[in-house]
Amino acid sequence: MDSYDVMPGHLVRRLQQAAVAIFQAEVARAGYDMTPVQYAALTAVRVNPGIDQATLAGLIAYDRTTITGVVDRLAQKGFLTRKPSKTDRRARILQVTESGHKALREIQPAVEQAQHIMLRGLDDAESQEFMRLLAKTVGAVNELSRAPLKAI
Amino acid sequence: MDSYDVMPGHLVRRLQQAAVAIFQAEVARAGYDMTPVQYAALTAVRVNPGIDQATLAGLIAYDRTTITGVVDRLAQKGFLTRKPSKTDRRARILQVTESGHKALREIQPAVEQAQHIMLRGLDDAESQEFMRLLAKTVGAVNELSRAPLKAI
DNA sequence: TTCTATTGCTCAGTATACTGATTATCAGTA
DNA sequence: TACTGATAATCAGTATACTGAGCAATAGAA
Repeated sequence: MDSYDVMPGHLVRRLQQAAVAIFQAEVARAGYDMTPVQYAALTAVRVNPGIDQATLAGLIAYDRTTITGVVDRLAQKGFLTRKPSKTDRRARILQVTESGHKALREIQPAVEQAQHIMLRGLDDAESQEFMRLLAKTVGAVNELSRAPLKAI
Repeated sequence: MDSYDVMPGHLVRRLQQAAVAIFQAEVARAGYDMTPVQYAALTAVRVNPGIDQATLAGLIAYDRTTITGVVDRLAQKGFLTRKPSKTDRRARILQVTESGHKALREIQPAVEQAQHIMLRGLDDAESQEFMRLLAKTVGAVNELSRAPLKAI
C-alpha cells in the first residue's frame, strides 16, 4: 500500500476536488458564484420549505457547525431567509427567496453539465455501475462520519 | 436532478468525509495524530527523498499553497526536515526523519484497515470494479482541477 | 412541576483547498 | 550580458469540515 494512487481515499479526495472545480466553473459560466455545498443546501431548502438548520444538516449530511456558515453566506447573497421559529425558539426557519428560486432555475443546466463532465471518463454503462457502487459504499459508511445523513 | 442523493458530486463529498473520519480514527487507535493528507505527503517524501515541495505537490495532486501548511505541520511534528536546496536557492528539499519513518511503519496497519473499512459495503469483486472505475474517472478529469497530478 | 438530559445554534480553534498576489530566483534568449 | 518569462515558496483572504465548548430552550422523567 505504498502507492497512494491505488488507495481509495486518495482517489476520492482527488475526484472531490475535481468535482468542486468543475461545478464552480460551469456555474460561473451561467453567471453565478455558488459552491456545490451552497447549491445542495439551497436545493434542500427549496424541497423542504420552512426546514430548520439542524434538520437541513441531516438531510444533506453536513456538520452542524458547517451549516451555520453556509446558511450565513446564502442569506447574505439574498438567496434564503432565516427567521426564528414560532414553535421552538431555539430553531431558525429557512425559506428560499424569489432571488434564490431564480438562481436555482438559472444554474440548473450548469449543474447537470457539471455532473456529466465529472463522469466524462466513463461510458453510460460504466457511469451507471459507478454510481451504484458509489451509493452502496457511501451507504455502508454513513454512520462513521460526524455528519451522517438523516432522512426526515 | 432535484435529488442530491443521485448526484455524483454529492456522493463523492460524503465518501470523502467518511474516508477522512475513518482514517483518523484508525490512526488514532495506533497512537498517532495524522491526517490522510499528511500521511500521503510523508509517504511521497519517503519514496522520493530530497524532493522539493513543488514536485511533491504534483506527485500527490495538492495545491502548491496547501503543501506549505502540510509540510509545516509535518516538520513541526518532527516527521520531516525542510532545507534549502544547494542547486536552486528557491527550492526546499524534504527528507523524512527517523521519527517520521517510525511513524509511517507504526501506522501502516491502521492505514490498510482504514481503506478496508471504507469499502466495507462492497464485496471483493465490487471493490475491484469500483476502484477501476474510480481511477478511470479521476484520470479523465485530472487536468480540470487546479492541482492536477504530475508524474515525475 | 422540577430536574435532567437533550437539542438548536453558535463560537473558537485547527486543517485542508482554493484565488490571486508577491518575492526571490532561475533559465533561456536577444 | 541584460532582459523576459517562468518557477519555488509564501502570504492574505475565503469556504468547507471538524473538535470541543457554551448558551438558550425544550422535552421527558421523577
